[in-house]
Amino acid sequence: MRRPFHHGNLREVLLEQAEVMLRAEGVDGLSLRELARQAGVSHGAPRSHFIDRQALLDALAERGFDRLTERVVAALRDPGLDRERLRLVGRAYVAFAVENAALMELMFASKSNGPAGPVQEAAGRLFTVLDGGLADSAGDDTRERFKLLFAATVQGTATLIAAQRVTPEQGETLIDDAMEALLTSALGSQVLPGH
Amino acid sequence: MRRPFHHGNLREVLLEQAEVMLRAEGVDGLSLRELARQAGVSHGAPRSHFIDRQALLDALAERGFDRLTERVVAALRDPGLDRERLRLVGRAYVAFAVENAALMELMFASKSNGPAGPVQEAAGRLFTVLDGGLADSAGDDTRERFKLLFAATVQGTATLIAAQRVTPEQGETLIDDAMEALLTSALGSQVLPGH
DNA sequence: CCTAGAATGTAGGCGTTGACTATTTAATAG
DNA sequence: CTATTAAATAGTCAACGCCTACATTCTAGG
Repeated sequence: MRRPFHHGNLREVLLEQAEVMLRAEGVDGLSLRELARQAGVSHGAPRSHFIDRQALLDALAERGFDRLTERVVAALRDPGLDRERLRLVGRAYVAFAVENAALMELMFASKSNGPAGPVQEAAGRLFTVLDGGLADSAGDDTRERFKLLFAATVQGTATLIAAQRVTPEQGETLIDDAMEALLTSALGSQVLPGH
Repeated sequence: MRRPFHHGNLREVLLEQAEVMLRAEGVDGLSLRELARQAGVSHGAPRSHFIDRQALLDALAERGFDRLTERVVAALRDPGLDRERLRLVGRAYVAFAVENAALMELMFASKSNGPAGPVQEAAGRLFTVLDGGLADSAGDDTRERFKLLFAATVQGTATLIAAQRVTPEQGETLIDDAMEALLTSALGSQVLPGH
């Protein structure tokens, strides 16, 4: 049984290996040729699935957004009060960011393909989920601003932890403080009633 | 007058050219050899000043923190009320981040040299300034938590703008909302009295 | 079934890069 | 003036991304 000429699902294998390598070596350590080596194919093979290195990175970022969205959705399913759910979502977001620091860098790198494209769409889906899950009252403007404020806070917390300005333990306190501040603010009291 | 063998201040020239290139091409477009070319020296010359590419990037990050610190200090000098100063600092921070998106990526990249080192020290100076400037009352714990919360919020806002999830105009509103939420929170009322 | 064409993978080459080393040149201290 | 050190040169090397020509496999339409 010789190795089939066609790999079969090279694209998936490459993406998974790339995530492993990304975690181990960071973005810089992610080489197409090494990836091909690990998959047991020739160095040109990845080109059939990713036109260039950036295309691979974009695909990784897209998957990252999808996985983060899943985590957020799971947190939103919690049966607790709105107040508690908000905290859970915040923690889930930050936890994902801590576990996938290099991936998050990719996801929020400004050069992920232009204003449109799959990456931005995946990011959009994340924000849509956050939007729908966090606020079912209040006007659109208030809701939009609350959503952005939430996103900024959790994203900033994640960045501070990744940059080692904050330990993961401090991060827990930080995210709790942040959610508290969010709820106590005027925007919070309009969007999430009952605190 | 032949060109002197010794450049004289090659290190400074390289750093300044690197910032230009960083702004124009992003981190990936920053090549040591191209830098040497632009400075009119041989391709090995930069090695006398930066042992490898990462050392150059670290130096850039360090300077970035210093410049950001300057901007924050300037904002802190505003004679207005604490409430207004907080907003100014937040806006200054975000404005710097927007104007120097690629540099900010460098500054907060997790692989900027380990737990110690010049980059972390420069980052520490920034946080020290924020700490001293934003709160002269309240206990150390509360102050520390308020400081982190502030940093996370502005940093997250900056990231969202850089990732084009938020337009610069939305960013203005966002930072105002954020500062308001910060002040309204329990931490805020302990740290910054009088609102 | 079988054949044309599209996908997929191979093989090799090209130019660029970061890193390393030996060597030359300039600046400086004694 | 000379010995030492710092700074820059020039050349080499392996690795990489990208490109092209070609081989193999898969897939539909007739």
